[in-house]
Amino acid sequence: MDKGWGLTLDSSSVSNLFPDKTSTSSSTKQQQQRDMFQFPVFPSSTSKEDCHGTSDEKRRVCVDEVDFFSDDRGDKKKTTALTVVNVKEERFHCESGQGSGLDVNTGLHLVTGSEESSLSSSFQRAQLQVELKRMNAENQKLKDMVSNVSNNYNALQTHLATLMQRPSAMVETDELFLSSSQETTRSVEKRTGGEESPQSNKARKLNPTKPIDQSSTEAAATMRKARVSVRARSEAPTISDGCQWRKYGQKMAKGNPCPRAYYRCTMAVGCPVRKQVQRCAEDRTILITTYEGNHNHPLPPAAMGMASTTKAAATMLLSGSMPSADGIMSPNLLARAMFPCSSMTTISASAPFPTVTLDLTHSPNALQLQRPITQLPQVFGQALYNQSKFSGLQLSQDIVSSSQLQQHPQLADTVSAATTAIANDPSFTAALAAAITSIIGGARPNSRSNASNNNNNNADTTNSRQ
DNA sequence: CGGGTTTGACCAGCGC
DNA sequence: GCGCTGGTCAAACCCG
Repeated sequence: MDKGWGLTLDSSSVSNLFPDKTSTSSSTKQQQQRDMFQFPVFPSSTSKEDCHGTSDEKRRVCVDEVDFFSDDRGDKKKTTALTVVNVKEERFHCESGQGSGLDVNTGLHLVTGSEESSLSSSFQRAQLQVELKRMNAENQKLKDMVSNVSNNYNALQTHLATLMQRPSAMVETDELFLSSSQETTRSVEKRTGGEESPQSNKARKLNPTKPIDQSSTEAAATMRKARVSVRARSEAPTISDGCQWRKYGQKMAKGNPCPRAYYRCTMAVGCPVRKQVQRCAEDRTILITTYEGNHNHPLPPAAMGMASTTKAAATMLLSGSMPSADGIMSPNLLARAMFPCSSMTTISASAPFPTVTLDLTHSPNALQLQRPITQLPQVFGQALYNQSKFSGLQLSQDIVSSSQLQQHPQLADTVSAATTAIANDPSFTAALAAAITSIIGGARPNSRSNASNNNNNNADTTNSRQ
């Protein structure tokens, strides 16, 4: 540092520096100001021409240098310094007729052309340090934000703990109405009891007695049965989800003239993921795709969205750590908190296999939105699994809009409580990581996936059987 | 010829 | 036990 530029600013005195540019400060006051501010000192040989001719550059140099030497005093001081200099500049303009290298009021010196070259390196250094200073301040702000978020999180966690001690407070008040298609889904689940393979069925037949650890077994079964159903308008036989599927069957389902097609993931041998595709009986432009299982192989970016959802569900179900049972964790709260982006979200927990249905038919770009929207639903399979009293839920996007949250603080509290509860779950980290990974991991348009299937797969085919 | 689809057959669960 | 239904298998078929 150039000692000649030593400067100390006192923000409390700034307002008194130039109370009135037309007034004349007393010599006593000027002396006090000089005591407060240690300004750089240059030979006072600056000419009038220097002052007028290149005042812009001079001002810039002065500002930066003042800024530079206020580094150790924090942002507020820096801003103050700039204010001081700006005022000085204004004063110089007003006193253009008597411009001088030395301001008689402040002792600030303008920089001449010859001095400027010697200051260039110092100026650049100052600029860098100013930038560094700014970044440090920004970093500090971010730290403060993180701290605030952490505090809020802890507060919400405490609040949730309180709520959990009052299960009756979580009574569902705005459930439940089910569309016919949702009823169909539930009916299917009830009837089929999920998708146990014939092998597993046989195994169960061979050993019909209940396992000792019934709960864990049921949890594992639930994991296998967890489903995500996506309702979207599409003329295509299937929605593009980035995976490769092989059709292995097609059947007529009761109550629906449209056949149901069965697909199996073929991106890897032995991948357990399957999906069912069927058109809605009421509106055949709506395609209902139901996914089940988790991929056991690497996926292309285009498939990460759906895959991560499945993965998240598996993680949650495996962990079995979701605050559970007896209405403690309300799926209503979960849906409120986690499905604001879906126009309609249905959670069906018909025992024993939960299904999350995303209704994207009201979304203008439903298929385009499917990636982000489908990140989270299966995360809550465990919660639904634990909701023995819960039969179904459908929420409108309007309910969870931010504006309404503002208008209904209690709803905002509810959302916060649910969010906190979710975040409190250890497995949520993994689930969230998977979701974020899917979001970040490539937004490649999903135009080519299922190309082969689209050629031949036709859920509307008339070659139905039975 | 390999991969995917079609489709009849088969199996299991469930209700009556 | 029987019928209904959902789910799956696997041979036949299709297609590039």
